[in-house]
Parts: sequence; structure tokens; C-alpha cells
Amino acid sequence: MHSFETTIGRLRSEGFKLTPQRLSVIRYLIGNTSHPTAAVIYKDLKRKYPSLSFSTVYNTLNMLEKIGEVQSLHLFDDFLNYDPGTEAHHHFVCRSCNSIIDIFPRDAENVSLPEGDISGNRIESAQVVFKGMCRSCL
Amino acid sequence: MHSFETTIGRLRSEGFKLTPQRLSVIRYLIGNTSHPTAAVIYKDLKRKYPSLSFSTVYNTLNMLEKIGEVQSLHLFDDFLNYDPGTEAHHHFVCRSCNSIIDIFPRDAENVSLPEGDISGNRIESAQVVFKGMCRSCL
DNA sequence: ACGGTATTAAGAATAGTTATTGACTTGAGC
DNA sequence: GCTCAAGTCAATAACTATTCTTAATACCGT
Repeated sequence: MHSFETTIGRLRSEGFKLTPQRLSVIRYLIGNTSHPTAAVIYKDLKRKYPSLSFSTVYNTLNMLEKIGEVQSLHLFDDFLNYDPGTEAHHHFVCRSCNSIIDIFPRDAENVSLPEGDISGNRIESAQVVFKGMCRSCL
Repeated sequence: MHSFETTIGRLRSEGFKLTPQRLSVIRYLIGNTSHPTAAVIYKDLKRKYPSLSFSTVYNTLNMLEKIGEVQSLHLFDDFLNYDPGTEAHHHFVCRSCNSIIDIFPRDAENVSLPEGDISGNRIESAQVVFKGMCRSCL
């Protein structure tokens, strides 16, 4: 996710209106590395915006995903986690505490993935999901 | 997934009964590289077993997953695909035809993943998902 | 073959996400 | 600042893949 200013600039230029609800979701996500679910975002923002509805959270997340400001992650069976990371990166999922940890290329020197094509199929993106025990649970 | 004989031997030794429904799902999956969904398995087997129910397909798949004979894949938003591959491998998903292609280590010499730990987190498994255009759609 | 018990079939239930609806709000042009 | 069309909001209904429930059935050791 880009800076607050850049993000709302992008929304404006895409024709989206800047509502307080949208701005609050954006503010919530910027710099957030916890990969929150829609439910968590809703619960947290509900305190400040008691009239906030679930649909608005989903609508905003889907809008942000469409313009590439957030990414939804299917790491668990029953819900999505939202990741405001823009830079390409991977994820580590702890099987004990279920936390999701970003793994950036600079921390993953041993990760090397092919580019171009593999077995004749053209690669456009690649995502690695590591599973195990996170440093806090070891 | 192992051979038919090995797989039913494992079921037997784990105390599971060998019902025609289970055997039909196992036969359907062995050697199947199409990564079928539960719905597809159900539809296909329904012809031979008109009384087959959806729950039985799910129950059987969950049982097979529990003993490690199949793996469920969360590659799409709304459903799971089942993979009878036992050997560790990765996947390529075509954004055009949505097909899922197995990528085995022998075909992925350029894929190298860390072992042991990453950023202090202990890695127990790793899954790579490539997305792009498959050779048939190029 | 029998009996105990796991499994099945059918349908209801669940839960996360999406769609619908009708009232409201935003913001561009005057 | 005002008006109005376009778009958004909140509430709730709908959707769908998967799981659960329950009574009836079928497997398998004896």
C-alpha cells in the first residue's frame, strides 16, 4: 500500500468518492503488518464508526484490491487475510499461533524462483508460502 | 497417492472400512492429475453410483487428506482442488483456462527454497504457486 | 450368518463473502 | 452556496462450498 496521500490520490483519479469509512479503512491498513481479516477490521473500526457496516468494509477492501493497494490471502480455510504490502513478498504461516509473517526478498536470500517460463508455461508471478513454527513459538 | 493396494492397505490398518464409495473415490483419484474439485468428483462418480451423496465424497476426501494420501489446494477463491500427488511439488495456475499444472522438482531446477529456518522461523514445508499463462493458452 | 458399529444418504445448517435495496451523501458545475 | 446526478451507505437477504445431523444401511470380526 502506498502512502495515505498517494492512495487517496489514486482513488480520486479512479473516480471513487472519498468517504470517511473508506479513509478509515485505508488509515487502518497503512503500515499494518498483521494481515487482518475483514472481521477484525470491522470490529476495530466499529468503535470509532459505530454505524459502519460489514459490507462497507468488504466493498472497500475489494476496491483496494482491484486497484492493487491490498492483496487478499487464502492462507486459511475459512476466511481471507488482507495484506497491504505492495512490494512482492512471501509469507510464513505459524502452525502454532497462526500468525502470518511477511518474508521480503532481502530476508530470503535462499529463495530463488525461475522467471520467464517453466515447462513451457509463462510465469507472471510466483508466491511462496512457508509453514512451520514462528520464532515466537519456538 | 500410493497404489490402489497400498492405499487400501493403509485405510485398513488405520481402522477405516472399505466401502464401495470410498474405493470408487480412490480409484478415481489414482493417477488423476487434473486436480478435481469435490463437485467434479461427485458428478463423475454419481453416474456409476447414483446413490452417492456429497457428504460421502467430502468425508472420503477429508479422510484421505488426514492420512496424507491427498492434499487440498486453496488455489481459487471459492473451492478446493484435490491433489493425489504424494511427492513434494509445486503448482502452476493458468489465468486463462484455470488449469492447475504440477511442477515437480525435476522440472524446476531453478526453484530453490531455504531449509531449516528463515528470519528465525522454523520451516517445515513450503509451497510455491506460479501464476501465468500455460503452454496451451500461449 | 449375526450383531455391533462405523458409514452412508439426504437434507439442514454454517459461515464468509457478495448482492440487493432504498435512503443518503458526495462533489462537480453553475 | 445550491442543485442534482452519480455513487455510496447500512441493513439485510442471498449465495455457495463445506460441514453437520440423523435415521437407515452395510461392513467385518466373530
